[in-house]
Amino acid sequence: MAEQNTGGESLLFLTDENLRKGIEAMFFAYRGFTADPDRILEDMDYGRAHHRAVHFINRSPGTTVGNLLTILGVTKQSLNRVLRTLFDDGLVEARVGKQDKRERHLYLTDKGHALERALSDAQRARMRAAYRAAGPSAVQGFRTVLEAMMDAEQRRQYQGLKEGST
Amino acid sequence: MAEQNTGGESLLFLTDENLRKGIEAMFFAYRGFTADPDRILEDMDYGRAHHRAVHFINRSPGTTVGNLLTILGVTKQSLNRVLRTLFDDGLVEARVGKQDKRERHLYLTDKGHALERALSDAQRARMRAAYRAAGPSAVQGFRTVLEAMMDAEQRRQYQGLKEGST
DNA sequence: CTTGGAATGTCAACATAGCTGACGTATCTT
DNA sequence: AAGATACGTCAGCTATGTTGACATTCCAAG
Repeated sequence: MAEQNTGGESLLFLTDENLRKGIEAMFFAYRGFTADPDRILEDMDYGRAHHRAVHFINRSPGTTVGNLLTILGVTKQSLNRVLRTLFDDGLVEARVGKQDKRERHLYLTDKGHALERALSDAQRARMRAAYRAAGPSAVQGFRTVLEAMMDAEQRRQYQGLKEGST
Repeated sequence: MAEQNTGGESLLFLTDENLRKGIEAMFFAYRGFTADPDRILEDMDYGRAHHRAVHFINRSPGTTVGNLLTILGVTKQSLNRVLRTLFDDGLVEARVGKQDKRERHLYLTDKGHALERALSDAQRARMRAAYRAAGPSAVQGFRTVLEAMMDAEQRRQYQGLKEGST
């Protein structure tokens, strides 16, 4: 899929200095990337963990706690604390599985959808501005490099959903 | 996959779905980005905060506590806790400023350089692999988008050093 | 049916790394 | 001499991660 160094000859873009710039770019850009949602969340005593949970429940309605655990890469105890506050505040609801009653299927309530919308609107606005400023071919490169930077396991989750719905 | 109109007229690359993919790519890639250093750090009871401090002291030897505060965007109490352990473990040393004796100029010791090297080697290896797989033009796009994603203040710090030395 | 292992989810206790607020000290500047 | 600046520290709070113990449910073997 990814183009393999089509220029071929020059490897100047692999200098340590270039790599260092890439590393710092990730650091600073990630701060910008999370800044807008963080501002919204802090007004409601939530944190990034809540954001992540809401995001992935929205992406895959009916996903189980176990699925979420795998995607988020945290312990179930840690996730549980976040989920509990989301239940208590009426943003997420859990339905016991029909086939397997051990499972809890997670759904956003209307209120949950509203928060998700607010958060992703803010984040999308920044992403859109960056995309627009950079242009389509830069965006393609951006995605290609990020994809290559993931662990294999994470890349799998990034590419296909496969689980959760249905 | 997505057909891109490099002419720039089409704004198909700005769809919500594309933006969502970009958002998730940042999330998953950042995990990969930090995974290797995290493994090294955890063996020595350090965290990402130590990594960041060591990185920027290495980048700008002689930088002051105040500069570091600005770059890292944390409170001095938080930074201080980290710096103290780095002093105690002999990785960083602070020299009182010659012109302004209130300032503490920070330098890595040999031991500090060794840790910095280990951390950045791991991180650069992953970045290099990603760069190589993606190719030079993708890398350029990657950097362009990340830069556009930063806050103005962070972009300033990313682009030029200007402070610290001299 | 019963029993026991495996999967799933919850509760309790603790660690780390952020944060705010208040204060102290040394130093520079006016 | 007085105020501003740079740095350090104490005390206490919050968010989010960890491990350990436990409850519930499913499924399969006896």
